Amino acid sequence: MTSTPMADLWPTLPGADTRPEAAYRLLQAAVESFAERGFHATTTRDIATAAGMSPAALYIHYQSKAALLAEISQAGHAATLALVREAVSGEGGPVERMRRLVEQFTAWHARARTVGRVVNYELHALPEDAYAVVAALRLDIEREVSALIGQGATAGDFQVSEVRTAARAVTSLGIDVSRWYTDRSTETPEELGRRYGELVLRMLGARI
Amino acid sequence: MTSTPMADLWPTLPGADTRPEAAYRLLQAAVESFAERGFHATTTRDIATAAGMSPAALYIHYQSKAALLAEISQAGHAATLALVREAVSGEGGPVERMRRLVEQFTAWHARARTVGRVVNYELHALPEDAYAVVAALRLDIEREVSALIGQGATAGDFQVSEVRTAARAVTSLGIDVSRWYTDRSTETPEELGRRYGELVLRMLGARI
DNA sequence: TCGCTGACTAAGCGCTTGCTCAGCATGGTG
DNA sequence: CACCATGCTGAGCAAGCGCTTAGTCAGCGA
Repeated sequence: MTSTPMADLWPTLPGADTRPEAAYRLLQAAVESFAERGFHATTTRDIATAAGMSPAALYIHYQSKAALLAEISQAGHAATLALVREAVSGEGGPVERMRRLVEQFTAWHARARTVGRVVNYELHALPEDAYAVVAALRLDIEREVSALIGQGATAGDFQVSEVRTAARAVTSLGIDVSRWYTDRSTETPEELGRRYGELVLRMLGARI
Repeated sequence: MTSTPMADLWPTLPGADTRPEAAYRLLQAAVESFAERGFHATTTRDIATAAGMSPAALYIHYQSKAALLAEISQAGHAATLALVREAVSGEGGPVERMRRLVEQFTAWHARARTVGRVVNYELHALPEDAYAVVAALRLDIEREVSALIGQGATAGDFQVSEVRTAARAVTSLGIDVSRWYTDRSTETPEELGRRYGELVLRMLGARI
Protein backbone atom coordinates (compact mmCIF):
# COMPACT_ATOMS: atom_id res chain seq x y z
CA MET A 1 0.00 0.00 0.00
CA THR A 2 2.46 2.61 1.16
CA SER A 3 5.49 0.55 0.18
CA THR A 4 5.86 2.26 -3.17
CA PRO A 5 5.90 5.83 -1.81
CA MET A 6 8.21 4.75 0.98
CA ALA A 7 10.64 3.29 -1.54
CA ASP A 8 10.50 6.60 -3.41
CA LEU A 9 11.67 8.44 -0.33
CA TRP A 10 14.36 6.04 0.85
CA PRO A 11 15.80 4.26 -2.18
CA THR A 12 16.84 0.67 -1.62
CA LEU A 13 19.05 0.49 -4.70
CA PRO A 14 22.39 -1.12 -3.85
CA GLY A 15 24.80 1.63 -2.88
CA ALA A 16 22.19 4.39 -2.99
CA ASP A 17 21.15 3.75 0.60
CA THR A 18 23.54 2.01 2.96
CA ARG A 19 20.91 1.86 5.69
CA PRO A 20 20.54 -1.65 7.14
CA GLU A 21 17.25 -3.35 6.40
CA ALA A 22 16.30 -3.25 10.10
CA ALA A 23 16.58 0.54 10.17
CA TYR A 24 14.33 0.72 7.13
CA ARG A 25 11.75 -1.50 8.83
CA LEU A 26 11.76 0.79 11.87
CA LEU A 27 11.27 3.80 9.61
CA GLN A 28 8.33 2.17 7.89
CA ALA A 29 6.74 1.16 11.20
CA ALA A 30 7.21 4.69 12.53
CA VAL A 31 5.55 6.27 9.47
CA GLU A 32 2.55 4.00 9.78
CA SER A 33 2.20 4.55 13.51
CA PHE A 34 2.78 8.32 13.50
CA ALA A 35 0.25 8.67 10.67
CA GLU A 36 -2.42 6.64 12.41
CA ARG A 37 -2.09 7.71 16.03
CA GLY A 38 0.16 10.76 15.95
CA PHE A 39 3.69 11.15 17.29
CA HIS A 40 2.87 11.51 20.96
CA ALA A 41 0.38 8.65 21.07
CA THR A 42 2.95 6.35 19.49
CA THR A 43 5.32 4.55 21.86
CA THR A 44 8.80 3.30 21.07
CA ARG A 45 7.42 -0.14 21.93
CA ASP A 46 4.77 0.23 19.20
CA ILE A 47 7.41 1.01 16.58
CA ALA A 48 9.86 -1.66 17.68
CA THR A 49 7.18 -4.36 17.92
CA ALA A 50 5.83 -3.51 14.47
CA ALA A 51 9.37 -3.79 13.13
CA GLY A 52 9.77 -7.15 14.90
CA MET A 53 12.31 -6.04 17.48
CA SER A 54 12.70 -5.17 21.13
CA PRO A 55 12.43 -1.50 22.16
CA ALA A 56 16.17 -1.25 22.75
CA ALA A 57 16.97 -2.12 19.13
CA LEU A 58 15.47 1.19 18.02
CA TYR A 59 18.32 3.06 19.71
CA ILE A 60 20.99 1.22 17.75
CA HIS A 61 19.68 2.75 14.53
CA TYR A 62 18.26 6.07 15.68
CA GLN A 63 19.22 8.48 18.45
CA SER A 64 15.66 8.95 19.68
CA LYS A 65 11.99 8.68 18.79
CA ALA A 66 12.14 12.32 17.68
CA ALA A 67 15.06 11.55 15.35
CA LEU A 68 12.84 9.06 13.54
CA LEU A 69 10.21 11.76 13.08
CA ALA A 70 12.81 14.24 11.85
CA GLU A 71 14.12 11.77 9.28
CA ILE A 72 10.62 11.05 7.98
CA SER A 73 9.61 14.70 7.88
CA GLN A 74 12.76 15.89 6.12
CA ALA A 75 12.72 13.13 3.50
CA GLY A 76 9.01 13.68 2.90
CA HIS A 77 9.39 17.41 2.45
CA ALA A 78 12.44 16.98 0.21
CA ALA A 79 10.51 14.55 -2.01
CA THR A 80 7.56 16.95 -2.23
CA LEU A 81 9.76 19.89 -3.13
CA ALA A 82 11.51 17.81 -5.82
CA LEU A 83 8.13 16.87 -7.28
CA VAL A 84 7.02 20.52 -7.30
CA ARG A 85 10.28 21.74 -8.86
CA GLU A 86 10.10 19.14 -11.60
CA ALA A 87 6.55 20.17 -12.55
CA VAL A 88 7.16 23.92 -12.33
CA SER A 89 10.37 23.87 -14.37
CA GLY A 90 9.06 21.37 -16.93
CA GLU A 91 8.00 21.90 -20.51
CA GLY A 92 5.04 23.94 -21.73
CA GLY A 93 3.29 27.13 -20.73
CA PRO A 94 1.99 28.09 -17.28
CA VAL A 95 -1.35 26.33 -17.83
CA GLU A 96 0.25 23.06 -18.86
CA ARG A 97 2.78 23.18 -16.04
CA MET A 98 0.17 24.09 -13.46
CA ARG A 99 -1.99 21.19 -14.55
CA ARG A 100 0.93 18.78 -14.19
CA LEU A 101 1.87 20.30 -10.83
CA VAL A 102 -1.60 19.84 -9.36
CA GLU A 103 -1.97 16.36 -10.82
CA GLN A 104 1.31 15.17 -9.34
CA PHE A 105 1.00 17.04 -6.05
CA THR A 106 -2.51 15.73 -5.47
CA ALA A 107 -1.74 12.16 -6.54
CA TRP A 108 1.30 12.10 -4.26
CA HIS A 109 -0.73 13.23 -1.25
CA ALA A 110 -3.28 10.50 -1.98
CA ARG A 111 -0.78 7.73 -2.72
CA ALA A 112 1.65 8.59 0.07
CA ARG A 113 -1.05 9.69 2.50
CA THR A 114 0.64 8.05 5.51
CA VAL A 115 3.89 9.89 4.90
CA GLY A 116 1.82 12.93 3.98
CA ARG A 117 0.05 12.96 7.31
CA VAL A 118 3.31 12.85 9.23
CA VAL A 119 4.79 15.53 6.98
CA ASN A 120 1.86 17.93 7.29
CA TYR A 121 0.33 17.27 10.70
CA GLU A 122 3.21 16.34 13.02
CA LEU A 123 5.32 19.45 12.51
CA HIS A 124 4.69 20.62 16.07
CA ALA A 125 6.42 17.53 17.48
CA LEU A 126 9.69 18.17 15.63
CA PRO A 127 12.78 19.23 17.61
CA GLU A 128 13.61 22.87 16.97
CA ASP A 129 16.56 22.30 14.63
CA ALA A 130 14.71 19.79 12.48
CA TYR A 131 11.75 22.14 12.36
CA ALA A 132 13.93 24.92 10.98
CA VAL A 133 15.10 22.70 8.11
CA VAL A 134 11.56 21.60 7.31
CA ALA A 135 10.12 25.11 7.53
CA ALA A 136 12.63 26.26 4.92
CA LEU A 137 11.55 23.45 2.59
CA ARG A 138 7.89 24.39 3.06
CA LEU A 139 8.68 28.00 2.22
CA ASP A 140 10.46 26.86 -0.94
CA ILE A 141 7.40 24.85 -1.99
CA GLU A 142 5.12 27.84 -1.49
CA ARG A 143 7.50 30.08 -3.42
CA GLU A 144 7.61 27.72 -6.39
CA VAL A 145 3.83 27.61 -6.61
CA SER A 146 3.53 31.39 -6.20
CA ALA A 147 6.14 31.95 -8.91
CA LEU A 148 4.27 29.77 -11.39
CA ILE A 149 0.98 31.54 -10.69
CA GLY A 150 2.76 34.88 -11.02
CA GLN A 151 4.17 33.86 -14.42
CA GLY A 152 0.75 32.75 -15.60
CA ALA A 153 -0.83 35.99 -14.41
CA THR A 154 1.65 38.27 -16.19
CA ALA A 155 1.39 36.14 -19.33
CA GLY A 156 -2.38 36.62 -19.24
CA ASP A 157 -3.06 32.90 -18.81
CA PHE A 158 -4.43 33.25 -15.27
CA GLN A 159 -6.76 35.84 -13.74
CA VAL A 160 -5.93 36.16 -10.04
CA SER A 161 -6.35 39.16 -7.77
CA GLU A 162 -3.99 37.87 -5.06
CA VAL A 163 -1.17 35.52 -6.04
CA ARG A 164 -0.40 34.52 -2.44
CA THR A 165 -3.99 33.64 -1.64
CA ALA A 166 -4.30 31.65 -4.86
CA ALA A 167 -1.07 29.78 -4.09
CA ARG A 168 -2.35 29.02 -0.60
CA ALA A 169 -5.54 27.60 -2.05
CA VAL A 170 -3.68 25.41 -4.54
CA THR A 171 -1.27 23.88 -2.01
CA SER A 172 -4.03 23.69 0.57
CA LEU A 173 -6.20 21.52 -1.67
CA GLY A 174 -3.35 19.06 -2.22
CA ILE A 175 -2.17 18.91 1.39
CA ASP A 176 -5.65 18.26 2.73
CA VAL A 177 -5.94 15.19 0.51
CA SER A 178 -3.59 13.36 2.86
CA ARG A 179 -6.07 14.02 5.68
CA TRP A 180 -9.21 12.60 4.07
CA TYR A 181 -8.03 10.13 1.41
CA THR A 182 -8.35 6.47 2.47
CA ASP A 183 -8.12 2.95 1.09
CA ARG A 184 -11.87 3.07 0.60
CA SER A 185 -11.82 6.19 -1.58
CA THR A 186 -13.37 5.33 -4.93
CA GLU A 187 -11.12 7.60 -6.99
CA THR A 188 -7.57 6.50 -7.74
CA PRO A 189 -4.84 9.02 -6.88
CA GLU A 190 -4.38 9.71 -10.59
CA GLU A 191 -8.09 10.26 -11.25
CA LEU A 192 -8.27 12.61 -8.30
CA GLY A 193 -5.20 14.43 -9.59
CA ARG A 194 -6.78 14.98 -13.01
CA ARG A 195 -10.03 16.26 -11.51
CA TYR A 196 -8.25 18.58 -9.10
CA GLY A 197 -6.14 19.79 -12.03
CA GLU A 198 -9.29 20.85 -13.84
CA LEU A 199 -10.78 22.51 -10.77
CA VAL A 200 -7.60 24.46 -10.02
CA LEU A 201 -7.20 25.73 -13.57
CA ARG A 202 -10.75 27.04 -13.54
CA MET A 203 -10.14 28.54 -10.10
CA LEU A 204 -7.15 30.43 -11.51
CA GLY A 205 -9.26 31.77 -14.36
CA ALA A 206 -7.47 29.83 -17.11
CA ARG A 207 -9.41 29.55 -20.38
CA ILE A 208 -9.64 25.81 -20.92
CA MET B 1 -8.51 36.46 20.26
CA THR B 2 -10.35 33.19 20.47
CA SER B 3 -12.72 34.41 23.15
CA THR B 4 -15.39 35.45 20.68
CA PRO B 5 -15.60 32.11 18.86
CA MET B 6 -15.50 30.31 22.21
CA ALA B 7 -18.44 32.36 23.44
CA ASP B 8 -20.29 31.43 20.25
CA LEU B 9 -19.92 27.77 21.06
CA TRP B 10 -20.71 27.87 24.77
CA PRO B 11 -23.10 30.76 25.42
CA THR B 12 -22.62 32.54 28.71
CA LEU B 13 -26.03 34.17 28.68
CA PRO B 14 -27.68 33.83 32.08
CA GLY B 15 -29.73 30.67 32.06
CA ALA B 16 -28.57 29.56 28.64
CA ASP B 17 -25.51 27.83 30.10
CA THR B 18 -25.56 26.73 33.72
CA ARG B 19 -21.92 25.65 33.55
CA PRO B 20 -19.89 27.15 36.41
CA GLU B 21 -17.33 29.71 35.38
CA ALA B 22 -14.49 27.39 36.45
CA ALA B 23 -15.66 24.69 34.05
CA TYR B 24 -15.70 27.24 31.27
CA ARG B 25 -12.14 28.28 32.10
CA LEU B 26 -11.03 24.64 31.92
CA LEU B 27 -12.72 24.26 28.54
CA GLN B 28 -10.98 27.33 27.20
CA ALA B 29 -7.59 26.19 28.50
CA ALA B 30 -8.14 22.75 26.97
CA VAL B 31 -9.00 24.21 23.54
CA GLU B 32 -5.88 26.36 23.54
CA SER B 33 -3.64 23.52 24.65
CA PHE B 34 -5.10 20.81 22.41
CA ALA B 35 -4.84 23.17 19.43
CA GLU B 36 -1.22 24.08 20.11
CA ARG B 37 0.31 20.80 21.21
CA GLY B 38 -2.30 18.16 20.37
CA PHE B 39 -4.39 16.05 22.72
CA HIS B 40 -1.74 13.51 23.69
CA ALA B 41 0.99 16.06 24.28
CA THR B 42 -1.28 18.02 26.60
CA THR B 43 -1.30 17.01 30.26
CA THR B 44 -4.12 17.46 32.72
CA ARG B 45 -1.65 19.60 34.69
CA ASP B 46 -1.24 21.90 31.66
CA ILE B 47 -4.99 22.45 31.44
CA ALA B 48 -5.58 22.86 35.17
CA THR B 49 -2.65 25.26 35.59
CA ALA B 50 -3.78 27.40 32.65
CA ALA B 51 -7.23 27.56 34.25
CA GLY B 52 -5.66 28.57 37.58
CA MET B 53 -6.45 25.38 39.49
CA SER B 54 -4.88 22.22 40.79
CA PRO B 55 -5.03 19.08 38.59
CA ALA B 56 -7.66 17.52 40.84
CA ALA B 57 -10.16 20.31 40.18
CA LEU B 58 -10.50 19.19 36.56
CA TYR B 59 -12.26 16.02 37.69
CA ILE B 60 -14.95 17.90 39.56
CA HIS B 61 -16.17 19.38 36.29
CA TYR B 62 -15.28 16.70 33.74
CA GLN B 63 -15.10 12.92 33.93
CA SER B 64 -11.76 12.72 32.13
CA LYS B 65 -9.35 14.49 29.81
CA ALA B 66 -11.07 12.72 26.91
CA ALA B 67 -14.46 14.07 28.04
CA LEU B 68 -13.10 17.59 27.62
CA LEU B 69 -12.02 16.76 24.08
CA ALA B 70 -15.40 15.21 23.31
CA GLU B 71 -17.22 18.30 24.55
CA ILE B 72 -15.05 20.62 22.46
CA SER B 73 -15.29 18.46 19.36
CA GLN B 74 -19.05 18.00 19.52
CA ALA B 75 -19.78 21.67 20.19
CA GLY B 76 -17.39 22.71 17.42
CA HIS B 77 -18.94 20.36 14.89
CA ALA B 78 -22.46 21.36 15.89
CA ALA B 79 -21.60 25.03 15.42
CA THR B 80 -20.05 24.35 12.01
CA LEU B 81 -23.06 22.35 10.85
CA ALA B 82 -25.40 25.12 12.01
CA LEU B 83 -23.36 27.66 10.05
CA VAL B 84 -23.48 25.50 6.93
CA ARG B 85 -27.23 24.85 7.22
CA GLU B 86 -27.95 28.54 7.64
CA ALA B 87 -26.00 29.41 4.48
CA VAL B 88 -27.35 26.53 2.38
CA SER B 89 -30.99 27.12 3.30
CA GLY B 90 -30.75 30.90 3.06
CA GLU B 91 -32.14 33.26 0.47
CA GLY B 92 -31.07 33.47 -3.15
CA GLY B 93 -29.98 31.09 -5.89
CA PRO B 94 -27.25 28.44 -5.69
CA VAL B 95 -24.51 30.89 -6.65
CA GLU B 96 -25.46 33.41 -3.99
CA ARG B 97 -25.85 30.73 -1.32
CA MET B 98 -22.58 29.04 -2.26
CA ARG B 99 -20.76 32.35 -2.00
CA ARG B 100 -22.19 32.97 1.47
CA LEU B 101 -21.41 29.39 2.52
CA VAL B 102 -17.74 29.62 1.53
CA GLU B 103 -17.38 33.11 3.00
CA GLN B 104 -18.76 32.04 6.37
CA PHE B 105 -17.15 28.61 6.44
CA THR B 106 -13.73 30.06 5.60
CA ALA B 107 -14.01 33.00 7.97
CA TRP B 108 -15.05 30.68 10.81
CA HIS B 109 -12.05 28.41 10.27
CA ALA B 110 -9.76 31.45 10.33
CA ARG B 111 -11.40 33.20 13.30
CA ALA B 112 -11.93 30.06 15.40
CA ARG B 113 -8.74 28.37 14.23
CA THR B 114 -7.89 27.00 17.70
CA VAL B 115 -11.27 25.29 18.01
CA GLY B 116 -10.99 24.38 14.33
CA ARG B 117 -7.72 22.57 14.83
CA VAL B 118 -9.12 20.48 17.64
CA VAL B 119 -12.27 19.79 15.62
CA ASN B 120 -10.45 18.72 12.47
CA TYR B 121 -7.14 17.28 13.61
CA GLU B 122 -7.82 15.54 16.94
CA LEU B 123 -10.58 13.21 15.80
CA HIS B 124 -8.38 10.15 16.26
CA ALA B 125 -8.08 10.84 19.99
CA LEU B 126 -11.86 10.79 20.58
CA PRO B 127 -13.41 7.90 22.53
CA GLU B 128 -15.39 5.62 20.21
CA ASP B 129 -18.86 6.81 21.21
CA ALA B 130 -17.98 10.48 20.90
CA TYR B 131 -16.36 9.76 17.55
CA ALA B 132 -19.57 8.23 16.26
CA VAL B 133 -21.54 11.37 17.13
CA VAL B 134 -18.96 13.61 15.50
CA ALA B 135 -18.64 11.43 12.38
CA ALA B 136 -22.40 11.76 11.83
CA LEU B 137 -22.13 15.55 12.06
CA ARG B 138 -19.27 15.56 9.55
CA LEU B 139 -21.32 13.46 7.16
CA ASP B 140 -24.21 15.92 7.48
CA ILE B 141 -21.90 18.82 6.63
CA GLU B 142 -20.61 17.04 3.54
CA ARG B 143 -24.16 16.19 2.46
CA GLU B 144 -25.32 19.80 2.78
CA VAL B 145 -22.48 21.03 0.57
CA SER B 146 -23.02 18.24 -1.96
CA ALA B 147 -26.73 19.00 -2.11
CA LEU B 148 -26.12 22.67 -2.83
CA ILE B 149 -23.63 21.88 -5.59
CA GLY B 150 -26.08 19.33 -7.00
CA GLN B 151 -28.84 21.96 -7.06
CA GLY B 152 -26.59 24.44 -8.81
CA ALA B 153 -25.51 21.83 -11.35
CA THR B 154 -29.05 20.81 -12.32
CA ALA B 155 -30.08 24.48 -12.45
CA GLY B 156 -27.23 25.09 -14.90
CA ASP B 157 -25.48 27.53 -12.56
CA PHE B 158 -22.49 25.24 -11.95
CA GLN B 159 -20.51 23.06 -14.33
CA VAL B 160 -19.10 20.12 -12.37
CA SER B 161 -18.27 16.63 -13.61
CA GLU B 162 -18.22 15.02 -10.14
CA VAL B 163 -20.36 16.56 -7.39
CA ARG B 164 -18.65 14.59 -4.61
CA THR B 165 -15.16 15.61 -5.69
CA ALA B 166 -16.22 19.24 -5.99
CA ALA B 167 -17.81 19.13 -2.52
CA ARG B 168 -14.62 17.62 -1.12
CA ALA B 169 -12.59 20.42 -2.64
CA VAL B 170 -14.88 23.12 -1.23
CA THR B 171 -14.91 21.81 2.35
CA SER B 172 -11.23 20.92 2.09
CA LEU B 173 -10.25 24.48 1.30
CA GLY B 174 -12.12 25.77 4.34
CA ILE B 175 -10.95 23.13 6.79
CA ASP B 176 -7.31 23.56 5.85
CA VAL B 177 -7.53 27.25 6.75
CA SER B 178 -7.52 26.28 10.44
CA ARG B 179 -4.16 24.58 9.86
CA TRP B 180 -2.27 27.46 8.32
CA TYR B 181 -4.05 30.66 9.44
CA THR B 182 -2.22 32.52 12.21
CA ASP B 183 -2.25 35.80 14.10
CA ARG B 184 0.36 37.05 11.66
CA SER B 185 -1.76 36.40 8.58
CA THR B 186 -2.23 39.67 6.72
CA GLU B 187 -5.75 38.91 5.52
CA THR B 188 -8.64 39.23 7.95
CA PRO B 189 -10.94 36.21 8.18
CA GLU B 190 -13.60 38.14 6.28
CA GLU B 191 -11.24 39.19 3.46
CA LEU B 192 -10.04 35.62 3.14
CA GLY B 193 -13.64 34.45 3.05
CA ARG B 194 -14.51 36.82 0.21
CA ARG B 195 -11.47 35.79 -1.83
CA TYR B 196 -12.11 32.10 -1.29
CA GLY B 197 -15.74 32.69 -2.25
CA GLU B 198 -14.60 34.04 -5.63
CA LEU B 199 -12.14 31.21 -6.18
CA VAL B 200 -14.70 28.53 -5.35
CA LEU B 201 -17.38 29.97 -7.63
CA ARG B 202 -14.95 29.99 -10.53
CA MET B 203 -13.85 26.47 -9.61
CA LEU B 204 -17.48 25.35 -9.85
CA GLY B 205 -17.84 26.93 -13.27
CA ALA B 206 -20.27 29.66 -12.20
CA ARG B 207 -20.54 32.57 -14.63
CA ILE B 208 -19.67 35.56 -12.47
C1' DT C 1 40.67 -21.93 17.52
C1' DC C 2 40.55 -17.47 18.95
C1' DG C 3 39.16 -12.75 19.97
C1' DC C 4 36.41 -9.30 18.25
C1' DT C 5 32.38 -6.86 16.34
C1' DG C 6 27.74 -5.49 15.44
C1' DA C 7 22.86 -6.50 16.04
C1' DC C 8 20.05 -7.65 19.26
C1' DT C 9 17.31 -8.72 23.97
C1' DA C 10 15.69 -8.91 29.00
C1' DA C 11 15.36 -6.21 32.62
C1' DG C 12 14.65 -2.21 34.57
C1' DC C 13 15.66 2.95 35.91
C1' DG C 14 13.93 7.48 36.69
C1' DC C 15 10.29 10.12 35.59
C1' DT C 16 5.65 11.62 34.07
C1' DT C 17 1.11 10.47 33.23
C1' DG C 18 -4.13 10.36 34.22
C1' DC C 19 -6.58 10.10 37.96
C1' DT C 20 -8.06 9.53 43.24
C1' DC C 21 -8.92 10.69 47.88
C1' DA C 22 -8.93 12.64 52.50
C1' DG C 23 -9.43 16.89 54.19
C1' DC C 24 -10.17 22.10 54.28
C1' DA C 25 -12.45 26.71 53.65
C1' DT C 26 -16.67 28.92 52.51
C1' DG C 27 -21.33 30.30 52.59
C1' DG C 28 -26.21 29.31 52.87
C1' DT C 29 -29.84 27.17 56.00
C1' DG C 30 -32.09 25.41 60.34
C1' DC D 1 -24.71 28.34 66.89
C1' DA D 2 -24.37 23.58 64.35
C1' DC D 3 -24.87 21.46 59.99
C1' DC D 4 -23.81 20.36 55.59
C1' DA D 5 -23.16 20.80 50.50
C1' DT D 6 -19.96 22.74 47.32
C1' DG D 7 -15.55 23.66 45.18
C1' DC D 8 -11.23 23.02 45.75
C1' DT D 9 -6.20 21.48 47.24
C1' DG D 10 -1.98 18.62 48.60
C1' DA D 11 -0.30 14.43 48.44
C1' DG D 12 0.24 10.54 46.11
C1' DC D 13 -0.88 5.93 43.57
C1' DA D 14 -0.54 2.62 39.69
C1' DA D 15 0.66 2.42 35.11
C1' DG D 16 3.23 3.50 31.37
C1' DC D 17 6.74 6.35 29.22
C1' DG D 18 11.58 7.09 26.73
C1' DC D 19 15.68 5.42 27.16
C1' DT D 20 19.90 2.70 29.28
C1' DT D 21 22.49 -1.10 30.70
C1' DA D 22 24.57 -5.59 30.93
C1' DG D 23 24.89 -9.37 28.54
C1' DT D 24 23.94 -12.98 24.50
C1' DC D 25 25.13 -14.69 20.16
C1' DA D 26 26.06 -15.36 15.16
C1' DG D 27 29.54 -14.29 11.89
C1' DC D 28 34.18 -13.34 10.49
C1' DG D 29 39.19 -12.42 9.79
C1' DA D 30 43.63 -14.08 11.44
